[in-house]
Amino acid sequence: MSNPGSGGDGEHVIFRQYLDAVGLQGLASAEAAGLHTSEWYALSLLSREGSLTPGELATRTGLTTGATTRLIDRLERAGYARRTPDPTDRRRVHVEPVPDALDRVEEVVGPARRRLAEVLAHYTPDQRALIFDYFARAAPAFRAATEEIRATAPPRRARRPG
Amino acid sequence: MSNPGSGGDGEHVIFRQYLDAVGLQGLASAEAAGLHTSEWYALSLLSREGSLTPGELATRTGLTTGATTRLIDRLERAGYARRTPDPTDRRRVHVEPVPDALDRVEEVVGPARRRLAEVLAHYTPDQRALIFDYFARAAPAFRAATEEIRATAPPRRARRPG
DNA sequence: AACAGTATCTGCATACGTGCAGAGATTTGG
DNA sequence: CCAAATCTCTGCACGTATGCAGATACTGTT
Repeated sequence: MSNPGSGGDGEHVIFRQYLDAVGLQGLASAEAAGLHTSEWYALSLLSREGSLTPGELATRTGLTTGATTRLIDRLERAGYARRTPDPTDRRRVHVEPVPDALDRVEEVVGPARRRLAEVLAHYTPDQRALIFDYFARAAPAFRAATEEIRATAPPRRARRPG
Repeated sequence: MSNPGSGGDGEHVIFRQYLDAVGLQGLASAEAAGLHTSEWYALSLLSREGSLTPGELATRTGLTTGATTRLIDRLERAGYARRTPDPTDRRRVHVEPVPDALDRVEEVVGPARRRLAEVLAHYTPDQRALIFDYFARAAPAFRAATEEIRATAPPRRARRPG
């Protein structure tokens, strides 16, 4: 069932191993940055959006507002994000990533970037361009897949009624 | 410092977003599979190695043997792995992934695979071949980067002297 | 047979992430 | 000006992941 084309079985494995490798690299990066996965995910959202309110962050991460408050606390304490008041609505708060922190994250990703640069060095400029074209197309595809997965399996862990 | 070539700044961003997207997809998959990151990482090791002893798993994950025992317990309870006795040395145990479980994991990765297939459909066979060549080369590179990161930043979290 | 070495597992303690329910502050609408 | 709605934050409780140290079981050697 999860074995689609009978022909490209090698591709199947290659793709899986590649996905694993990239994912694990991300985990290691998060860990090296001293962040847990929720925090890593939230920080990634923040860097792409620029700024979000705790409420928005809560809905985007699927956490409750309470848990999100704590998450922002940790992010803030670790120096990765900061709260800024909304000038018009004083109930609201904006959470934005601290630029230096993004640099730190970037630094953690450095090894991956360097290793990949070595790999890309084997290719011609045209080939490299194609691969980057793939990157640009694949990123939204993976984000869509993420949405799909999250939508399919709402429970965040083996459900325990309580 | 973390800004290497001054030329390919767009590539810089593209790569970063791509990495983020793939990584987050992996996180969502793990979560959908009901696994935490350590478990996901361990299971990935097990599927690549086929079988490992708790001790080996401990050194590979960087956890203590005690924590590894619990991790295997959870993995076993969730039906992703099983312990089998070593026939010659009865102190030892082998931990191997349950085939069905790997199918389940594969199923979780399904959305990503499908979305990516759509992306790849835009390319010619030659181009696809190139991209898969990239996959095959990049996976070990990312694994090496992971090792490098883990080696650089041993503490698993903001260290608190215990 | 005794002993040292090895592999795994078990209390115990701790920290942490999360949900839930409610409180506090603020805006919006009558 | 009062009431309802909105947004965020704060106890409280719970499960759990992890480390540490010791217990247990087994192997190999002398």
